[in-house]
Amino acid sequence: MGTVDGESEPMGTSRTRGRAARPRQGASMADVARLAGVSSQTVSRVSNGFAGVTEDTRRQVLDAMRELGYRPNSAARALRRGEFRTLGVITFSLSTMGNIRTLEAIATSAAQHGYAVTLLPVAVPTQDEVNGAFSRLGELAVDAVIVIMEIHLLDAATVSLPPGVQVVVADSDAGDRYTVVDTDQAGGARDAVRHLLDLGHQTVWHLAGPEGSFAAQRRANAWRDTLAAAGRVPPPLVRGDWSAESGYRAGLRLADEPDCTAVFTANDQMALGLLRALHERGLRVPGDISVIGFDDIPESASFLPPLTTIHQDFAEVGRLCVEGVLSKMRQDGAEHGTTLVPTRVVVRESTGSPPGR
Amino acid sequence: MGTVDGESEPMGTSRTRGRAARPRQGASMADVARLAGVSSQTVSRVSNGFAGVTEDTRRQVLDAMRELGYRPNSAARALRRGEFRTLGVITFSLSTMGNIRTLEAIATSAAQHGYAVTLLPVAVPTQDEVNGAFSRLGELAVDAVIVIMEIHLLDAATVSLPPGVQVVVADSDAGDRYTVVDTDQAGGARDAVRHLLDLGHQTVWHLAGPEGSFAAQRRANAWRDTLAAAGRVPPPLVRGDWSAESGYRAGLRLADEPDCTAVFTANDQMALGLLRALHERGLRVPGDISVIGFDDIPESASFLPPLTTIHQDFAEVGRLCVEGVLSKMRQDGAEHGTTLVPTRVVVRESTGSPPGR
DNA sequence: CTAAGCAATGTTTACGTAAACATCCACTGG
DNA sequence: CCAGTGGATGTTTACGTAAACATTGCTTAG
Repeated sequence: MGTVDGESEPMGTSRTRGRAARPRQGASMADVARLAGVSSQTVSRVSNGFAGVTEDTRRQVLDAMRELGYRPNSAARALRRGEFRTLGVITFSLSTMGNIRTLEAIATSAAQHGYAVTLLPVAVPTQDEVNGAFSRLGELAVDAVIVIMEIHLLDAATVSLPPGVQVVVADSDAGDRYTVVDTDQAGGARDAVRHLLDLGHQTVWHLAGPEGSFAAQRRANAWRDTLAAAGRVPPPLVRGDWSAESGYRAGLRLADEPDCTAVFTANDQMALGLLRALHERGLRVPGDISVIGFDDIPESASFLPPLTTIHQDFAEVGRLCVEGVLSKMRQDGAEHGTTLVPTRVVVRESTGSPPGR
Repeated sequence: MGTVDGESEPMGTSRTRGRAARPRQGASMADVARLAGVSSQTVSRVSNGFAGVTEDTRRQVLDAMRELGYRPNSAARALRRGEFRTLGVITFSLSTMGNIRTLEAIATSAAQHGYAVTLLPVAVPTQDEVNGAFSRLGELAVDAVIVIMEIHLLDAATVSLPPGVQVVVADSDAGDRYTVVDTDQAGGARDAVRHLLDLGHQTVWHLAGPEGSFAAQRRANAWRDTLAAAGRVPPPLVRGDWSAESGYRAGLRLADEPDCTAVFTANDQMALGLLRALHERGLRVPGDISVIGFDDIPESASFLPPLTTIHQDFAEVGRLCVEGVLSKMRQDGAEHGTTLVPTRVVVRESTGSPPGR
């Protein structure tokens, strides 16, 4: 019984008053208790794995549970315990690979800790929408929140969190105001630039992400700093919007720069478009121009040529977000701070020595 | 005991017992009611936008709410109402673009209907894991479930759903047992093959997805059927695993087939790898071989050459899943059935006439 | 042998909300 | 002028669980 459609009308459990909106849930603790011949408190104890219940009694209760198909009612449980065992994740459209992978890791990690994950999509990344998401938060069944978002929208947000709801921010930059977990953007960008300089390039061009993005900004800053530290002159910054299409447009432009021998693109998608543009213009990679990306999306190994790129460990970011938020829940007064997840260079075939050598 | 109401300690939000585990939530209805000088029921009425409250009273209550920062307690609400206003989404790793886009659409659409979305990741797509997810479902705070999954695992699953929890399955094939929303895989595959035949190709090779996948199976079947209907002989089937890497391997193999002039790959990622392999072997696309993909991922417009492919409307799939599950919740006895979302051919530059012509 | 101690189990109560029912009061029409 | 009507608001109660406290009965030290 209790199979697929569970619809079953005829058998009414105790409550046949018919007042409930929905063809009510199955058995309650009281029902189980009655069948097992114990008190509901004992059922509760068994249900929560408490000690202090005879093996005999426990078995009886478990049998009764099975027979009635008992499932704890999570609403009642949450009400009683004052916690939902649920984490909320606020994010923009899941259009970037990074966000998705992070989300996935969050969900997995949360599940391991016995937490569910509720998605709070923010349709449009406007201030209003973000504020709205935060205020809806209050009546949402979550114990804590992980925000995957460009922080500058958070910044201005009148973030009035319900008391006791902790927040961890991923992919951002506000260690003083929130607990932040992020990829080591600067380190990755530095490694990318160094990789190209080490190959003998005089300087490195940068195809950056959109202006509003913190990740883009940090990668661009590190690019500039690394060049400066090596005594090189940074060429003008070229901007894209993360999309392959914008990479293509940038590529057409860079193809006309005679002394451009190396490009660091702020993500792999733009590198893809860039490669296409260079190919169209008859420039060879890495023969004429070297290209290094950022992210290491699975497809990048199959680009033409396979892309050298900076690998981000999104799974680790997600995992740390969950760890962080759970630990903050345990000890309320925890300090804010930033945890950086290291990157690593993945050398494939899109980078090499400059043409002249 | 007579309602103490008036007297007793003047301040202190009723619950100063300090028994709650967590620094409890903010104000409750009772607190608001006290401050506004009304009964908690009136607060409830205001909170739920009921008619039959004087404008004066309403304002007073709203003021009190604001002052105390009142947020309805969703656990209590769910307990009382018997519904969570939450949809569960069961899915494997969010590694495929399609699943993600579908999920995103589900979240957005659910939000529009006032529902939240809870993620139930299934770590490994094994029978046990799936069963586990379904049984955990019972104690999860969801009113209905959307499953994004290859159905053959569902098939054998001893799906015992909690009573009253409706299910809609996306991307699958079991209209007789569940309500299903899916892309018109067969139609898309048919269009892909026809597109190539129309260009003059004698026949079309197929790089299929993994054996276990229903989507892969249906695309492959439609490929075979369409060829048969046109009186062509289907070449041997080549199998990949959705990854670009597997497409690359298949491409190396197909490059050796002298009479292969057209390939239909079951997704865009594999097409990417295929393109790389063909390029390596000195074959030109579409000059020597035409390639058509499936999915229309954003990057496919930037492949080398830009990929002709079959566009899937994941957003629509997600939207229909939500509509479907909500409508099933309203009228319990709804019939199962399958809703197909049409695809369309996006012609770019990877397909053309066969070499001989 | 008895009281203390303790393990197993039962009883009471509160969590915050909202449905159902009860009350109050200002009008209206006869 | 009063019963009737209906809108505004208050009171009671139950939703299912689990903490706190109460009870029972058995074991064991003195």
